[in-house]
Amino acid sequence: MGRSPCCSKVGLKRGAWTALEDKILTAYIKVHGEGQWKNLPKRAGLKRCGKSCRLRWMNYLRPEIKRGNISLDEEDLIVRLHNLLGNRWSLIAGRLPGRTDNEIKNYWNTTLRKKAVSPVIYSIPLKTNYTHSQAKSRAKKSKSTVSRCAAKSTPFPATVTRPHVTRAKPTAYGSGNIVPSSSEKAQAQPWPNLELPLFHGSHSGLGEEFLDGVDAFMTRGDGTFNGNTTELVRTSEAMPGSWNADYGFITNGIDDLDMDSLTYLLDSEDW
DNA sequence: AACATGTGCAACCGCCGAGGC
DNA sequence: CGCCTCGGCGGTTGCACATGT
Repeated sequence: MGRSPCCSKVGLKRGAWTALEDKILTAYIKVHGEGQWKNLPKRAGLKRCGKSCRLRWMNYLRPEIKRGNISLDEEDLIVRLHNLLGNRWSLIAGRLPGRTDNEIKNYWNTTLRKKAVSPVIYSIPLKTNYTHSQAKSRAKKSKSTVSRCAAKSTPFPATVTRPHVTRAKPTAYGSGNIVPSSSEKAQAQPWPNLELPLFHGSHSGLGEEFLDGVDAFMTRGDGTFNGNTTELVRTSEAMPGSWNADYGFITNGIDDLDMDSLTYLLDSEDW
């Protein structure tokens, strides 16, 4: 799909797999096991390239693959892991039994990424004062734009700061000690200790956004702070490591966590 | 009913690292 | 050490279906 054939193997079939091809591939692997992907198509009698066979098996035919919707627990774990690992789908999939990297990647790109970037979108500086309803309308339009970007993988608009985690690819994993620095401990606090405005009045949900003409704010926590008063938090300050049920995990990246510490963290019971 | 737009996902591509020679 | 092959990975695409107008 999309691009020209990678290996110019004329005569090999491409596109969607048929039930018969699935049956042949499954039967072959049951007898001979995985591996030797290059030779597999020839031996199994499939007119496919080895890569295609491997992909089909890994992402669809393996018996241990779990079918059905991603549960809330799984979604929570994906978001947490993505916050730590970035787009390391295979590593993330490794923590979710029965889920494939492709499935998680698709789920992120179609469902979670929209949530993850939403607060940042609302932080676009405004030149005009907006009423609450105007603000919501504006936010809705922004969401629509990003939705399309996420679905089609087109570049984000220049005004959007995309959450980004850059990390060198590890070659091996070991165990180690994770000792949070004071800054990491501070990051671990759900809400940073900032001078923030308070919102007086009613609002419809947590994470609801307000725009005051300079900054964008979200309602903090569960929206029941101090009776009718709700603390607001600047969305532009991106509260690292905090979870918001409407928008997902809010991150500005945790680049100073090394892979050993990360491995230890992921292997601990806390996850 | 017809068309436009949005969404989900399977499958493809190119790149990269490991390992063999 | 350099080259080559293979497997694995993440990014990207197009199709099919759902939803909206």
